[in-house]
Amino acid sequence: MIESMKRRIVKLADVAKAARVSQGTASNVFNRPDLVRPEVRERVEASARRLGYAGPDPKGRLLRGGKVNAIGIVMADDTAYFFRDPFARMFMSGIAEVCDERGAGVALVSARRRKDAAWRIQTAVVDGFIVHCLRVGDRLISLARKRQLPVVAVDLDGGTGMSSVVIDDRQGGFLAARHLLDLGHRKIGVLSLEAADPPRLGLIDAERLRSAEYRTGRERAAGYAAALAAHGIELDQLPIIESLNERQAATALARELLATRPETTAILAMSDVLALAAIDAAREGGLRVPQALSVIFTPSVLGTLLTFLATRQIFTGAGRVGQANPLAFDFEPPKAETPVAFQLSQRA
Amino acid sequence: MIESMKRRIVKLADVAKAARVSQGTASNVFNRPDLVRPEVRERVEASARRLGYAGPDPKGRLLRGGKVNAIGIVMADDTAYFFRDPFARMFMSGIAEVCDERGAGVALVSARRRKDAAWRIQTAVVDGFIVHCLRVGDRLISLARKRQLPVVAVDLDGGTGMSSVVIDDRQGGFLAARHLLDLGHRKIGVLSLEAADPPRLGLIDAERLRSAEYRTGRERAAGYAAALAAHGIELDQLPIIESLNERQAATALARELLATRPETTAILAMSDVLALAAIDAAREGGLRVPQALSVIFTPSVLGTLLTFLATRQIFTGAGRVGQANPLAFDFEPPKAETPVAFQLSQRA
DNA sequence: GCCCATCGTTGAAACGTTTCAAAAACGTCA
DNA sequence: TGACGTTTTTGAAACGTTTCAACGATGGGC
Repeated sequence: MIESMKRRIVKLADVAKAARVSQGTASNVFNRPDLVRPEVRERVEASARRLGYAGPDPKGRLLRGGKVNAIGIVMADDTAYFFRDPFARMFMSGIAEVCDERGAGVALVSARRRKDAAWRIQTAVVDGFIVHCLRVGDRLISLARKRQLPVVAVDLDGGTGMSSVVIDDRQGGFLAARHLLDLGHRKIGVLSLEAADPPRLGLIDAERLRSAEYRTGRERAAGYAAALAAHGIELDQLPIIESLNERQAATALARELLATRPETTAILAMSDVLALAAIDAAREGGLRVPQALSVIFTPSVLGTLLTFLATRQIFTGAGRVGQANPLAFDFEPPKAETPVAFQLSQRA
Repeated sequence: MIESMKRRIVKLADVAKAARVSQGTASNVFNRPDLVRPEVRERVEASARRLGYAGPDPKGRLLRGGKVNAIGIVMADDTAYFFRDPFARMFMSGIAEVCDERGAGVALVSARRRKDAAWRIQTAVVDGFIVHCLRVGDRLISLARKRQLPVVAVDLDGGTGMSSVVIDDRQGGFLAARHLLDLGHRKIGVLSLEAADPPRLGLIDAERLRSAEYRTGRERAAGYAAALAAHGIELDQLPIIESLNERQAATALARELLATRPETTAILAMSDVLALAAIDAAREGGLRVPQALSVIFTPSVLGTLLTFLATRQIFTGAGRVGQANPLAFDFEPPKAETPVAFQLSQRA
């Protein structure tokens, strides 16, 4: 009682000494109680209580080689976004469920401001990262990879050596096209996203899509082509319109398509925005959807997909995506499969 | 190149040695770059790059004495609950906002299953806890306190030496009563929660409430009394009904009150459930709310309060609390203050 | 009484960083 | 040149745990 003036934090070693036991034994009392003789165990526990020991400090345990038992979810937004945004919430619910199952914790990592985003990712105490990234994905991902922990990218193909969860564009395209074909459509127009860096707006030939710079375009083209082939049609026979993923611009282009090709009975759109534009254009031209014109799209981004699925808006009626896009689909529900598909790609 | 067969993880010491620099200097390169001469800094950085150094490992930094820079939020539910439940989401948004501001991270700690709840709390790598607890609060809180980290309890008074955020029952009661009095009401009935362990259902005298075993009752009584005093009325003059916090039972008691005291023009309820019961009883008896009878309540639990505030249901119209309680308030909005109040109590 | 297996316990070595007093290097001025 | 004030760099000591090979005790079988 003579010795310490300032109250030091009591550690395992103190407890061990007080109980006249080696540190190893003391450790066992807390981690593998059955390995230590009951009598000794109680002595140690008593000492711990008496000294006010807080239990093994995770910091120490951690360093020694343990796992944190938590994974970090990185999003390019403020932390409240995790709880506000419908997509984020769905996304997190799914993650949370699996984490609970496996006994892992969840740490929210906001990468809002680019500057301290780096610091946050570098110092997050986690066993691995899930990075959701549309906006500044590349940067966040490379940051996370530097940590040399497992990283999974969502909605962004991280390149070789990375695991990522992305929409399977080819399969999505295939299913969407097949759905239309099964409904009997043959005069189908394609509303495509930009194929390469200087976009070429308006009618393009299939070749540009097949050799597109952007993966989405290429893959979709392949999917469409596969479905068409089964009906003896070639992608080259369809009118393909390249457009920006923007409502106004796309509407104008869709309008043009419908005017030029009045025989068109269906539109294959590469995004929700494009589909909406097609519907706008149709309505303007007096075409009822879906009676006179069918419109279908495959989301190219997980967020869109999840939001649609969860709100069941995709095939059932009017609704809203996020806050922004008023929808007014009138599709009948597809028979068997929903024309979208995931692809979980794990790369060595 | 001759030495290592298995690829060891490169650490700061390795980088330091490779750059022919002391470990301290190497550390500075990463943490206080401006303290080290540019030439040396670059040499170290080059070595780091060459060796594939992942940057200072938080585990080490942490042990040395750092903060984790994250606080853990403990809830007695599964992790997905954080994203599903409306109250939890609001609650978390608020926390997230402040954490962002202060540069702290957020770790979700689910304490669903009592067994591994302990383990989760004991091993969570955080600087402190916010424990939300209605169900098994005491247990979780004591668990968290054992860690000897800062702990804040929400919705449960943790006793001396603990910080907690709870509804300020006295102020709430005061404001609610004053609101009714300001509207001109004088014949007011009180619908009280249980006052003590063997509840005594039905009419009780004010004294039982004043000396109630449960804090909520005592405090509310004090608040009511203070507001009444300003109008020269004593709490003893009002009929006070003690009830379980349960819709059916409370409705019966409220019905009785209205029958016995037909002159009553307003009800002071101690919870949302009691208020709903009062409204049920009034409707049954043909009294319109609020024309013939005003009903007001102060939530005794933060969750209720936040939910009401956020959904703006409290004073504006029909709606739902959680999934369970259909509401049909017709109150006019109060003039200046919302008749509820928080109390952040920080105890030494 | 001796050998072996078993069970408990010990001691010391990691784990990877930061910090800080002290030493070294450098420049300036008399 | 030497003394003195700055800037850089060093070396070693924490930080608190877990792990693991080795050691001592205990008891059973022969």
